[in-house]
Amino acid sequence: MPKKKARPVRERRPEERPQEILEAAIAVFLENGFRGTRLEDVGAKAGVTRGAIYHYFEGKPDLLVQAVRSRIRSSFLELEETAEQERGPVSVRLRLVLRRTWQAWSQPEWAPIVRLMLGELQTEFPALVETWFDEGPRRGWALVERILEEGQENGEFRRDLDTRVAARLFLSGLMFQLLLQMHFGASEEVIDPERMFDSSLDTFMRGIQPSAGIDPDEQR
Amino acid sequence: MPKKKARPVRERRPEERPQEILEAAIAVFLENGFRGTRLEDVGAKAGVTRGAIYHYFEGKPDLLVQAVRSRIRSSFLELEETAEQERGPVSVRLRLVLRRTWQAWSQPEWAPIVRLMLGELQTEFPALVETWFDEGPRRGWALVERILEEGQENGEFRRDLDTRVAARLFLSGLMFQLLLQMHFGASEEVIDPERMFDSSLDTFMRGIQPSAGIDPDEQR
Amino acid sequence: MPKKKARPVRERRPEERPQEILEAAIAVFLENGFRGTRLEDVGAKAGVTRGAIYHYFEGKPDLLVQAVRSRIRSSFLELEETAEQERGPVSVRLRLVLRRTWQAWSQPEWAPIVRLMLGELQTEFPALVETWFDEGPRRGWALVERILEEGQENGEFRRDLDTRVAARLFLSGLMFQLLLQMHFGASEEVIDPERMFDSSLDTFMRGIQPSAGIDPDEQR
Amino acid sequence: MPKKKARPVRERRPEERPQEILEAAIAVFLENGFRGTRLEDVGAKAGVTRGAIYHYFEGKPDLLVQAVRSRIRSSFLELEETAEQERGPVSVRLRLVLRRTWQAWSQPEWAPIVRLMLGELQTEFPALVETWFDEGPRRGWALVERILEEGQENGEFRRDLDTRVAARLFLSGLMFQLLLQMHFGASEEVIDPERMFDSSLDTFMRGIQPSAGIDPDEQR
DNA sequence: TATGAATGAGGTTTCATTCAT
DNA sequence: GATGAATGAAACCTCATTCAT
Repeated sequence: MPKKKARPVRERRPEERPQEILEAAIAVFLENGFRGTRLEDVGAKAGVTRGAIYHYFEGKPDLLVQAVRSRIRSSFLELEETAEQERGPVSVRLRLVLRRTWQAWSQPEWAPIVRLMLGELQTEFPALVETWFDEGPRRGWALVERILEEGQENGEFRRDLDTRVAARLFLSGLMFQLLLQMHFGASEEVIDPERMFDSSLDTFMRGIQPSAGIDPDEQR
Repeated sequence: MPKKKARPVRERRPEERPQEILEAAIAVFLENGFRGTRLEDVGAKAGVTRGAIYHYFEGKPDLLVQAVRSRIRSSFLELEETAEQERGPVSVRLRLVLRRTWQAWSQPEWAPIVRLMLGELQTEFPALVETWFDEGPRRGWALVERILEEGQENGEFRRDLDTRVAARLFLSGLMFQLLLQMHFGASEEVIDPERMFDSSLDTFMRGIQPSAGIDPDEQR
Repeated sequence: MPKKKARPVRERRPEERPQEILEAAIAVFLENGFRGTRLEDVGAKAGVTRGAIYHYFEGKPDLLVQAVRSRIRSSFLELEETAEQERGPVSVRLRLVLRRTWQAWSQPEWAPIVRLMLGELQTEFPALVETWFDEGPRRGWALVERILEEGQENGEFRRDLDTRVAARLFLSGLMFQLLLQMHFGASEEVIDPERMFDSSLDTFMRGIQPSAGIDPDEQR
Repeated sequence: MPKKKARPVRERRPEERPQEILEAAIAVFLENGFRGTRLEDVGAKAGVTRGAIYHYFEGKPDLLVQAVRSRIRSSFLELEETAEQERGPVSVRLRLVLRRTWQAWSQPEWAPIVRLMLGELQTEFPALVETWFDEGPRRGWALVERILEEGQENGEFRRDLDTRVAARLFLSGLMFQLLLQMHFGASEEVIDPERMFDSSLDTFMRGIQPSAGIDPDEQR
């Protein structure tokens, strides 16, 4: 039997309602997944009842789409601009971009998002996931790829490097490690993020250097 | 007037049924996730009714656990033995192990499994996922890590390499790329797997080589 | 062509609903037992759908417990007070109490309740049945027993009477007769309740009188 | 998944099967009631599988009916004959009959039978219950009633006794007390059966005696 | 005769969605 | 705008019954 709850002494802010609901929604969706989320829970978290959600959203799917959309801000936009403007050695720009990316992905919200995207949403909302993917990972890869190409052109990186593959593989490695650490961190000794990034970057940079002494192109 | 129902041919095949149901179950679970799967569908795919499933399994969770368990075969066991016995340069063994791993992960079933594990099961069946993780990824990392250490000892790889990080990052990169290609392959030009692996391995091997001419330890 | 469904008039009556559902529930439970009752039927009787029941109750067991609880009013409380205050011969008080009890148990609802309690609920909800038993029969016995003891003390009833047994046996006789009459009344000539009570009481009163002339204690 | 059980090294006695199943059935029905009993359980108890039951019985209802029928032996038949033949004071015969009845009802199986009859079966198999009632309680009442009448005729019992009511009430009292003691015995100090019977009988006998000194008929 | 595999009806429960207030 | 009562469509699960072996 439902409890009569004392009316909360809470500020009513009708204008901010939709946003509050979206915040609550994304939080709950990230925690429980799409199917695992009950509108009831979203409402509770947002401080409203289920019914209220339907004032602002069409239904559960709509709520999800909007909630996710509100989070798809190309975090790379700013980064891309920074990278364009930065002068100096390409390798410096590369390091900068990679470090910033690593930091962004280290945010606590990030791993759950990836999980949600690659998990349930993949089959149920492919278009949404595609959008997220375009604005996020794909864009990151493209940015790094461009930088690598630049490095190739000015001789900082080896000519025979497959920039497309290299960019993707390295970023994927970082991404997936973060994902797994977040999931399985409890069951093994966590590697310090700094150590992981620095060490990985070191290996990567060595791997894309021109061959010592001899230009690889001339090797052919 | 058409017959209302074609009398279903009731077959008794107690030997095969459980396995058939398990096969059907894993297929449907991989496609729709745990919550998204209706026992009805599993039954339909296996050619039985819902009720029959309960003849062999306790319920939906049990079915899932058993279905997943039947797929957790440590594919690394054989690989570990191979790696132990193989003589010759460590780098050759490394390449062998990585290539085999890459091939295993390229199986069509693999990506959906990862998706399921990291998606819904993560929160609902953590123990199961943990088991899978121990038998799969974690084992792969450990194997590669050992090989890297061996290479360090005999001088094939640089001494200052953080083997733990290196093993994990490279394998994660491969893994995640496969995962993404499988999901988003349709929306972009797919990179040829061979090219991806070869190119990635090339960069990685370069990254772990001792510094040309100078012993890395002495550089510091 | 007739309308497929007459659009049900959806009424919101949160105040009355729970009680209505409880009423419907007890009626159906008494008729069909716990297992034999479908929530569907309870809903139908209360004029709501199954879902609505879950709005107010946890589930079938909860519904039962609440429904039964709402009926366990100690009808003896008032009777006990009356008995305490009444002055005059103990035998008068005894007759009063027994008659009132007989009347209470003659209510049409009473027999089905006993049936339900001693039937299914006994094994499935022992605590509930125990509560009912404590508030009903046990309390009745205790009251009568006290009165009998009083009568012994002032010499109205014989000293060697086993009050505990006497109280229980007589009340049980009345109770069971009512139960059986209600069940099997159709198949035999029903005994007029008045006649039954008066005659029974007469025999009982004679049975508890002191032996004529001689004090029973001294008879031994 | 069903366990393969080792074939029990049990004597196969096809001729006794039906009886074994009936024995098992009544035991389980008495414990769990009709709805609460699964054929599976009956089979297990009888040492056969569900399917086998259908070789001998039409279905669950039939099984119940047969099981109950096999238990409805008029235990009063013998008692009636004994009562007829017995010479001597009527009160002696009465005591004999009542004591025997009390003993029969004290058998552990008796209370569960009453519970089952008055519980679920009442509504689902009224005819069956009616039969049981005719062969049991009703017959007992009739027997005692006849004896009481005889006693009236020869002056042993008072003339104004309502024998019909008296017989029923006293037997009902005994019956219900046994039923309740069996159910609620755990939660209160049990009254010794001997004490209960003797004391009850004593009170009853006193209640049916002719009024001291004066013949009640002459009072009018 | 007996097994136990397989069916399918029926019941409980959950929850997105609607809608009277 | 907001509530939460009420609906109804699934989905899970149980188990009497059927029937191939």
